[in-house]
Amino acid sequence: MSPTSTQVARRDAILAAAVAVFGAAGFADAGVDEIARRAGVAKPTVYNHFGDKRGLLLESIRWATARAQQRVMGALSGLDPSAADLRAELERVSRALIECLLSDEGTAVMRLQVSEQHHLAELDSLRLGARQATVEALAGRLAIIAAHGRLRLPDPVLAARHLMALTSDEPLAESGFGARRLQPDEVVGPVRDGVDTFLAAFGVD
Amino acid sequence: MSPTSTQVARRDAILAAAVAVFGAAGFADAGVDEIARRAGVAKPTVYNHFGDKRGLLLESIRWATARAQQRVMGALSGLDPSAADLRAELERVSRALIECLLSDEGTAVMRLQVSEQHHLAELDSLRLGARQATVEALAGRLAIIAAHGRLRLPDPVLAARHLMALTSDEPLAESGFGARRLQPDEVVGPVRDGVDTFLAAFGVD
Amino acid sequence: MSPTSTQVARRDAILAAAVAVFGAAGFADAGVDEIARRAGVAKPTVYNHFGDKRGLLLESIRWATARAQQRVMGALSGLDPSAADLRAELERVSRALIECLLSDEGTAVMRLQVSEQHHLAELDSLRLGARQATVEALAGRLAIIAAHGRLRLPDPVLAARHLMALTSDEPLAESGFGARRLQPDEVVGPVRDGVDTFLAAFGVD
Amino acid sequence: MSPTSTQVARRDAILAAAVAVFGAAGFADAGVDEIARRAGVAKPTVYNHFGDKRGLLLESIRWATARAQQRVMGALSGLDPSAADLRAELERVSRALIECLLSDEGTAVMRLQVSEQHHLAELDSLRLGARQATVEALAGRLAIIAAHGRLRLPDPVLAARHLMALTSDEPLAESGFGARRLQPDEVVGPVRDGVDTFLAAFGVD
DNA sequence: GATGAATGAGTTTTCATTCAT
DNA sequence: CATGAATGAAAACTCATTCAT
Repeated sequence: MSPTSTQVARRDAILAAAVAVFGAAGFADAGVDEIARRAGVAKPTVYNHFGDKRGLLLESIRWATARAQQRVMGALSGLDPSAADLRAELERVSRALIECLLSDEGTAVMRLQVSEQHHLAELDSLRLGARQATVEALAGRLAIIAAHGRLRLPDPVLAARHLMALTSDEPLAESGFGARRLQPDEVVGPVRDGVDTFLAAFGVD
Repeated sequence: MSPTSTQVARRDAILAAAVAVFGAAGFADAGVDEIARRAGVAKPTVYNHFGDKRGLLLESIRWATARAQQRVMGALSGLDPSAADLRAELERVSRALIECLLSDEGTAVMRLQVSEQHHLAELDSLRLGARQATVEALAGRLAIIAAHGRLRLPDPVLAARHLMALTSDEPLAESGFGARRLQPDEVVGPVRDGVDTFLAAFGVD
Repeated sequence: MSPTSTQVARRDAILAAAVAVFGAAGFADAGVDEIARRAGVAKPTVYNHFGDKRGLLLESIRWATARAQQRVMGALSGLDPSAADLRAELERVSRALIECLLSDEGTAVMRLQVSEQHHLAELDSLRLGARQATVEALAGRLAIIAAHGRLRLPDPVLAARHLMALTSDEPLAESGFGARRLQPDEVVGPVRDGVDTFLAAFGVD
Repeated sequence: MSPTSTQVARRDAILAAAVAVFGAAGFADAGVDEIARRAGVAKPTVYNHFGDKRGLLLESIRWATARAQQRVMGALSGLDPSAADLRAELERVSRALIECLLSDEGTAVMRLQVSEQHHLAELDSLRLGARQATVEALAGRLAIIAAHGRLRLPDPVLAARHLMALTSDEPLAESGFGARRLQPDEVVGPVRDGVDTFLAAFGVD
C-alpha cells in the first residue's frame, strides 16, 4: 500500500523539526523528545519512521540537502549569460548563492555536515555531491558566457570553484558558518571584491 | 605562589588531551573521564583546574588556537619576498598554511569553532582574531612583494584574503574540514590552480 | 486521561519507599537508587513522577503527613466524653496519640520536618497545620467534657495543647524523637503522670 | 607537652565553625571545606585534630552541648525561691530557659541531635544527660520553693518536667525547633499560659 | 604540624529506546 | 499504527580524605 498523504505530511513535519533542532543544537544536544514535540507527534512515532536517532539525522540531512540544492539550482538558473552588465550579473548570482548557504536550513545543513561527520560517514558523499553539482551548474553558465567571448576560461569548473571561493569565503567566516545573521552590506562588499578579483583574472580586457 | 613546573606540565597534559578528545568527538560526546585518563590525572583534577566541562573546552580551544597561530606565523615568516621564483614561493607558503590548518590540532580547533558556537559565544572573537592576524601577516608579506614591483596590489589585505580563499577552499572542502587526511597531491594541485588565478589577477605582466 | 490504578499503585509504592528511606537516613543520605529499588521501579520512573529528589521529598512528606493526620483524627474521635472513668479515657486517648506520633511513618515525618527545613520551607505550614488540626480536634472533645461539667476549662484549645505537652513530651524525648522504639511502660507512666497534672489543673474536684 | 594556647584557639575556632555549619546545613550537607574556611585553617588541619568528619561532628556537639548546658545552669541558678512574686519568677526563668534553647548554638545542638542520630548513637546519652541535668537542677529549685510552702509538690522532678513541657512546647513547635526566630511575645504568652496551668496544678491556693 | 593539590568513590540526573495499551 | 509510561546505561559533578612539600 502506498503511504497516505497524512503519513507523508507527518514524515515531513518530523524531518523539518529534526533539521531545525539538530541544526540549532547539534546532534548530541538535540533531544528526540523535542523533535517529536515540535513535529506534533509522539516519540515512538519518530522511531517507527526512522529507526533511531542516527537514522533520523541522516534522513533529515538528506532531505534538507535536497531542498537546499534545489534552491541553489534555482538561483544559478537565474544567471543570464547575455546580461548587459556582466559584473552586476555575477554579483547578483553570487549573493543569491550566499543567501542559500546562509539561510536557516542552509546553515543547519552546513554545520551538521561539518560537525557530525564522526556520527555519519555517509554524509560526506552527500556534501561533496552537492558541492560538485553546484560547481558544475555554475561552470556550465560560465562556459556559456565564455563562449560569448566575455570571459577567458581555460577551465570553467575551476573558474566556478574560484568564483565561489572568492565571494563566499569572507561572508561564511564572518557569519561563523551561519551562527550569526549577516547584515546585507556584510555580503555586498565581499561579493563585489570577489567578483573584482575574478574578473581581473578571467575577464576580457 | 607561582605554579610549579609539574603543575604547568599537568595543566598542559590536560589541555592537550582535551583538544584531542573534543576535536575527535565534539563537545557533547567527549567524556571528561576519557580526557582525564588520557592526561594521566584523576577526574577531579580536571575540575579543580578548569571548573567545569565548558571551562575546559574554552580554555583548551584558547590554548590550541594560540599554538596553531604560532605555527601559522612561523610559516608566513618563511615567505621570502625576493625569492627568484615568485610563483613557487607563493605555492610553498600556501601549502604550509594549509598544512597548519589541516594538522591534528588545527582541524580540532576549526571543527570545534564551527560546531560548538552555541556552547561558547566567546569563541567567535577568538576565531575571528586568529583569522585576522593571519590575513594581516600575509598581507604584510604581499605588500613587500608589491613594493618590489612584482605584484600589483591595490589592497594587500584583500589580496591576502583572496589568496587564502583561492588556495585553501578546495582542500578544506575535500578533507571535510579536517575529517579526512588528504594525500599530498590533493593539496598540490588546488594550490597551484589557486596561485594561478591569484597571479592572473594580481601578477605583473 | 485519569490515572490508571497501576499508576496510582506505583506512585504510592514510591511514596511509601521514600518516606521509609528518607525517614531512616535523612534527605541527604537517602539514595534515590534505594528508594526506587524498594518501590520496585526503575530510577527514572521516580524522576518522571516527582521531578527531582527535592520534589519527591516534598510530596512524600505531604502524603505521609496526610496519612498520619488521618490516624490521629481517628484516635481522637474515639474519645468518649461520657466515659465513666474520665481519667482512664484521657490516658487511653493520649496513649493512642503518642502511638501515632511514634509509629514508623509518624516518626519519619516528625524527624524530616525537624531536620530538613532548610531544604523545604514549604514544610513548615504543613507541620503547623497538622499540629493545629490535632489541637483543635482534641479541644473540641475536651470542650464537650467541660460542657458536661466534668472539667473546668476557660480555654479548651489551651487545655488541649497542655494535655498534649504534659503527656507526650517525655516519651518523645526518651525515644529520641522516634529514633528508638519505646517499651509500653515508657509510655504508660509518663502519660499517667501527665494526666494527673492535667486533672490537678483542670479537673472538677 | 601541653597544648599551646594557639592550638587551643585553633581547635575552638574549628569547633565553633563546625557547630555553625553543621547546625545550619545538617551533617551531610555541611562541607568540611567550608568549616575549614570559616575557621581560617586548611582542611588537613581539621583532619589532624578530629580524625574525620564524624569525629568532628561528635566533638563539636559535645562542645556546644557543654556550653549550652552551662548557660542553662546559669539561668536556673538565677531562680530566687523567695522572690515575692512567685508567678513572675517562674515566668522569668522559663523564658530564660527557652532563650537558651532557641539561641543559635542551642538550636544547632537540638536539631543535630534530632536529625543526626543515625550518624551518632553516642549523641543520645549526651542529649538525655543534658536534659536530665536541667530537669534535676530545676527540680532542686522547685523543691526549695515547696519547702517554703509555696508549692505543693509530691514529686519535684516530675513537676520540673511538667513546667518545662508546659512552657516550652508551644514556642519550640512555633519556631520549627529553632528554624525560625520568634518574636518576644511569641514566647511571653505561651510561658504565661504554661505557668498558669502549672500553678493551677501545683500552686498553694 | 600546616598546607595546596590530588584522588576514589558515589550521586543525581538525563535521554535514547522500548513495552503495554 | 500511535501513544504514555517505563527503563538501562551513562555522564557531569561533588566531597571526604590523603600525599608531597
